[in-house]
Amino acid sequence: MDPPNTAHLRVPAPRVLGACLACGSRVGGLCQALDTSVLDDVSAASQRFHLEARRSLFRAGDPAGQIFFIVAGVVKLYRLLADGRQQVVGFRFPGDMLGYAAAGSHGFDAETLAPGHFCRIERRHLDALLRRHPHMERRMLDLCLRELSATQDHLVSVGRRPAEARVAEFLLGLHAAWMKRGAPPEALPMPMTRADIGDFLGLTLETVSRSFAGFKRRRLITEPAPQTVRLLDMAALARLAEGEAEAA
Amino acid sequence: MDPPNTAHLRVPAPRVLGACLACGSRVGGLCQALDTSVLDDVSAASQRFHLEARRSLFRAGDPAGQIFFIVAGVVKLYRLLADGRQQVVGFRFPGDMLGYAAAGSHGFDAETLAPGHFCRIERRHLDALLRRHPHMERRMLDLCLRELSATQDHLVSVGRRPAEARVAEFLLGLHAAWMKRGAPPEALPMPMTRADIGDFLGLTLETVSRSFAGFKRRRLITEPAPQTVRLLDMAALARLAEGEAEAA
DNA sequence: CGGGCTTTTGATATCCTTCAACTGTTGTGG
DNA sequence: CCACAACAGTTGAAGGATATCAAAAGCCCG
Repeated sequence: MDPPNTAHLRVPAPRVLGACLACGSRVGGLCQALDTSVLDDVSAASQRFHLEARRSLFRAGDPAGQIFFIVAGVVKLYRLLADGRQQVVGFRFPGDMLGYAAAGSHGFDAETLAPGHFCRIERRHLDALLRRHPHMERRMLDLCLRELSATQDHLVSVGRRPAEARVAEFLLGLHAAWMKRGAPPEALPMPMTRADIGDFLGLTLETVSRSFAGFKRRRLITEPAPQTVRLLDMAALARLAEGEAEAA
Repeated sequence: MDPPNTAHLRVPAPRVLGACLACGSRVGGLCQALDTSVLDDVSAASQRFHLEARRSLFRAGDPAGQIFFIVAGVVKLYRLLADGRQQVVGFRFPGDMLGYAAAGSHGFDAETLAPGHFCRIERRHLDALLRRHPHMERRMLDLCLRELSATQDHLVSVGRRPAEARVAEFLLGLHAAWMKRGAPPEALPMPMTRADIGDFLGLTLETVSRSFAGFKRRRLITEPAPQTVRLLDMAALARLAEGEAEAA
């Protein structure tokens, strides 16, 4: 039932101090700075669950009463436009945290792309936790600042670069995301459809498909299995992403 | 020497408890939750200065040793691309804070658009302050989350909307920014050039110019003075921004 | 085997960019 | 005081990158 590569959709074993006992997640890097007493705190308040592909975790406008962590799986974050089209603001991977919003309600929809395991904690519990462990609040701020920077990067890509450069950048980003999580470089899980990628990059699915076709023809990538890519020439992709014309 | 509308580029008098003594700024809303002892802390560590238009506050890659607050003036935040083009990630207005970066260095360039007054504080002083007043760290997080949400909005605009919709959205955003600061709706300061706006919206300056021309012809806006706009039909602009065709 | 979904590929359309010329304004130095 | 350079803005014409429309092929699953 699961795609063949589910194993890589799972977060690797925590490397630093210990895991969230309830869900086994590194909790978006948050846990790395925590001692076991804090982890007990988290574990006590959190609960694990499973979800199929293409299920909603939460919707834009929903009261942001819960925070989610990805144990295994990939999630698409997107905003719906009036005409039904969508803009994907980001993809999230194992270990990532979702749904911590400033106002009382979520600013975007979150939907699973691959079946996976998730961990849920009440917002009020997390907030209480943050009050009890001030250095965690610091970590949250750092996390948010990094996310802001990533979104700005994305904005540059969408705003100023030609189609192939955007697709190349997406592939390099996917690679980086999986490398950080210890997935094998020769088969990166890519559970998103061409339409998802197009909605992420501000392109149509046809343009994305043509870019992939071009990359495959030029031996920059292959798709060894469904929902799987391998980057054959990262240097060339990087040059493309920067907007340079190709040498060869 | 200053443009005629400098007064509106200044932050209104603080409404809540008191101002940063050194710079008179509300410090991006941060001060609103602070008692006077904290304000003294801020004031002691900060210093004020003046800058002409088109001067750099800091550059991408610079060590982020200082945080800035805008007392009066408008600032453009942008990333430079390899080919010299730029993507503006945002504009900042009186009362806003700039330059609080996650990593050690700034992620973008900051440049004044209008001459103005600014306030500078050492990063280490602000961090010390945050440690001493934990509820301020909370405020910083909220600020960052809001900025993230705004950047995602912007991404939707740049990624999925036609040119006129983006320009309309920019104008409405400008209006909202100034309303929050008590500027007169009949003459919104707009110190950015068509090129700046284009770099913000992912358009060329010509396309921006044509959109403005179209809006003026249709009596949606006027430019009563240089670097000044007035929105005549916000409802129509809002409809345009949403991507609907016009009724009339 | 058939239905639905994703992907691919082709032909055409269109929005926006690019290139170019011209205007208006501002500041400056003769 | 005016000529002139520099810059912001406007407008037009042409071309191109990407969207749109369309059809067919591949794939999964019932």
